Amino acid sequence: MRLSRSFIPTMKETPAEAQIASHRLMLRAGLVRQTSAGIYAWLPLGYRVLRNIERIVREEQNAAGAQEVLMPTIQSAELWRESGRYDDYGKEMLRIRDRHERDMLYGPTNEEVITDLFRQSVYSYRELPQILFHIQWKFRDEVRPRFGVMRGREFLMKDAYSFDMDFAGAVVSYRTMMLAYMRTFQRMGLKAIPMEAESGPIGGDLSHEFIILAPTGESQVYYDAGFEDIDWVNAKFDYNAQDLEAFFRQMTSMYAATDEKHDVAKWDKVDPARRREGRGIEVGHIFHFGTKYTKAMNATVTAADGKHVHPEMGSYGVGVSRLVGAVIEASHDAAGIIWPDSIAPFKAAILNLRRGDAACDAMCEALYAKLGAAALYDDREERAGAKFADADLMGHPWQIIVGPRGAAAGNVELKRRATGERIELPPDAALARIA
RNA sequence: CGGGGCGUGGCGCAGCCUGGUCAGCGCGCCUGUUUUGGGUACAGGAGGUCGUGGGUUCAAAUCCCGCCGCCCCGACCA
Repeated sequence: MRLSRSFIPTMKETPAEAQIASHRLMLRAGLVRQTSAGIYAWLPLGYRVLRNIERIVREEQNAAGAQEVLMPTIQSAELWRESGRYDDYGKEMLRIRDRHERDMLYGPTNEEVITDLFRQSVYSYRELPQILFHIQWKFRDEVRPRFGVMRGREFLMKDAYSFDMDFAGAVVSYRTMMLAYMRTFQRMGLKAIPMEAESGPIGGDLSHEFIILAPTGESQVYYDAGFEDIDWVNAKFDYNAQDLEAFFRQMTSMYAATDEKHDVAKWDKVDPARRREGRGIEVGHIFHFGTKYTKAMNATVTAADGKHVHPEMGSYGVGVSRLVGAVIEASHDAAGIIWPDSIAPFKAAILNLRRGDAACDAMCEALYAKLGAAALYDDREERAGAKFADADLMGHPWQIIVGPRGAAAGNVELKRRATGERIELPPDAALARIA
């Protein structure tokens, strides 16, 4: 994309409403614009990041054997009356009435709809287990939206739902999602730590929240350094019951807790050299809640012995839009965002420091032709300083800097955003380095 | 939901208390010159129902009331 033709409105100054780093940077770098309290429009740069995060989440869900569906945003109140949550959910649920005076709602979550779909279509134990997921917009009418997309009212969420014949099966599904999550977050360049959690209004008895480390996180966390060392993406765990048990044992053998559930006695037993404290942001939450919904909504399957049983369920959420803000909280500096390669909107920016200079123009056009959609070409009539500042602000992993001095010598300068390291080299060598 | 604050060109703000050349400043934007490796400098220019409705007054951005919107602190949450 040519920056001169793009809709990427960057700002030098920060709108007054933005308090935290990620919100300020998302506004300044032109990723989003607020349309009303807790509701945002995603602009090209931000939308690219959102889709990249979504893509990784989707790939890992598929790899874990979950199947993607897409459920509606608008739901019927009837289903929620069946589960008993229509009255329980309170004002956070946005209630709507259609032209026939039917009570509808904008879905804050999808347990009812998925359970309804399941009971309509699945009748036999032979069809279990099933894990279904979708990535869809949710609405929760938060009393106090804040922190930009991190606590919006409308947000994009991946939610998955598992159905198993019994508790043992449900545990396997639960661990499957847990492993998928560790891989998902790692691929986004995040250190995520699962912590035991209260299961809250969804109900249930087994629950973990996934906290990523960021200096500006909302809650204080305590954890074993072991979590930092494990490479989950390449770990030799497969999605079978044995591997998952080993994985889960390893996961739960290390101490991890938010300040709410912090157990000083247990903490004292952790090797002091391995104790880590920090701030964290919740980006995912998984629950096992058994037959709460299958019983309330009478979803049954026939077991091998001919009896009708209520399947065991779990639900598994990832805050996709929240992750955009969370990644920035975890990865930025005074100059701007520092995108991890895997989710960056563009792999590289090409900075033409002297538009109109034949050598610079030719070199930039050649680079742009080769990189194509992976590059944002800054061909604006701006001063070098403005281009540097905007490139740093937008956080592209690489900057290919083309100036008259280097161009005359046949070189460009390659800058790594994360480290600030710059080297001068020929264009092809720069492309090879990036690829 | 309790407490606090704010709405003035695209962004950041001043002006309000003490109504009357107060509609202004910086950034951004447009034009020209200049500069050319970290947001250059100079000159000229465009752009505002002062959130909104009502009231007080000879006169309201300024005072009073209602409404709407947004933000912050706390409790709650992917």
